[in-house]
Amino acid sequence: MQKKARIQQMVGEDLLFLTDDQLRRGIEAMFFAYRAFTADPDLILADMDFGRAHHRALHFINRDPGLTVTSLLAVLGVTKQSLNRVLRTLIEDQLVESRVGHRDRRERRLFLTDKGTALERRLSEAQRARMRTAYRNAGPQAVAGFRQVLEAMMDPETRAQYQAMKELPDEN
Amino acid sequence: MQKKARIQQMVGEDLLFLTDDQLRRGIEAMFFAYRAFTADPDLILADMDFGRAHHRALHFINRDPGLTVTSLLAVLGVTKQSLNRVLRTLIEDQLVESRVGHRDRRERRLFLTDKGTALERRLSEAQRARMRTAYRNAGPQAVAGFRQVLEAMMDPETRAQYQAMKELPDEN
DNA sequence: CTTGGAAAGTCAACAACGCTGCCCTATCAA
DNA sequence: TTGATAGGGCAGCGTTGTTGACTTTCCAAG
Repeated sequence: MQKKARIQQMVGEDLLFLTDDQLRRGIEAMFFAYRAFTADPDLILADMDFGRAHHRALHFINRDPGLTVTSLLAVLGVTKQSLNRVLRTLIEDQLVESRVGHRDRRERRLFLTDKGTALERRLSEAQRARMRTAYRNAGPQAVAGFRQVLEAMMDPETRAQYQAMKELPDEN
Repeated sequence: MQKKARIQQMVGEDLLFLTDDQLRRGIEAMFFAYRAFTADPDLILADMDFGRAHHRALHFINRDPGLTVTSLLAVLGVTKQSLNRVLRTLIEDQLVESRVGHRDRRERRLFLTDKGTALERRLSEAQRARMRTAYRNAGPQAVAGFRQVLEAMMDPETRAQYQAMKELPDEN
């Protein structure tokens, strides 16, 4: 019913938003916005010996403490080795703690240390600040549309995963 | 007036969309969507000896044929060396042609060859297809919001540049 | 109880693509 | 003529992807 209304509206109003030129504008908007989106944390990370990948790892360990390397791998969508290098330095620098799983001793459960939590906060606060401003300037309706389009752009598996993450699952 | 109405609406309705949790959702949505957004062209490029940087160069040369190396540098936001490596291989493989400027013979004007145009089309069509589907599923209103938020997220200089690009300028 | 496969994680080597620093040529404009 | 600008090259480095081979651990079939 919502969808029907939407289609009606589309047909009634205009389909101009689907022209190649409009799509190109969207593509460029993604490029420019993403660059800005990563710029703030990148700036902070540049001082330490970390990069964007470290930030991503911290983010997802923070959002779901105790997750295994494999789960993190799946979320990030990179290979084991890429993650491993990042994870090793994070552990060496005592931002992340890796504990052997009780049930399955092959698993390593990942947790942020206090130091790790502090850095994660600092990084994501920079990112959130930018997003907060953008959200505020655009308004709730725009934000809803923003999220809708981003979701529609994801790969189906990723989208399912993303939607499942809504309630902060404890995947023990 | 539009802005005033928007604020009214925000105050009247809810500010929930600005909670840290909502912002985190937005951050994750950006991450997942951008990954999908670049996945299709990346797949095509992997076969050739090109990467994402080549795609970006092709895109902006295509949208504004005859632009100089310096302009391209500014748009892409990378250093000369980074771009140069990419540009050299593109020229070697005859996807891009570099002509000496008439007015200022120091400048190199960049053009796509037929081969370059073909590849650019193939790459961006993959990207456009994904975006077209996302747009269609989300509807025109969502798309408007999407663009609004992305624009608000850009750095001010980038945003100015992006908005100026609207009418495909011939910056001769 | 052993044994073989699968899963979790680690290490080594390579490629793409950012970066800095320094140097060079050609050209333009004052 | 001289200083600034456009473009390019080389050397070298860091991050973060990749594949391939290896260990440790678990579990299930015989």
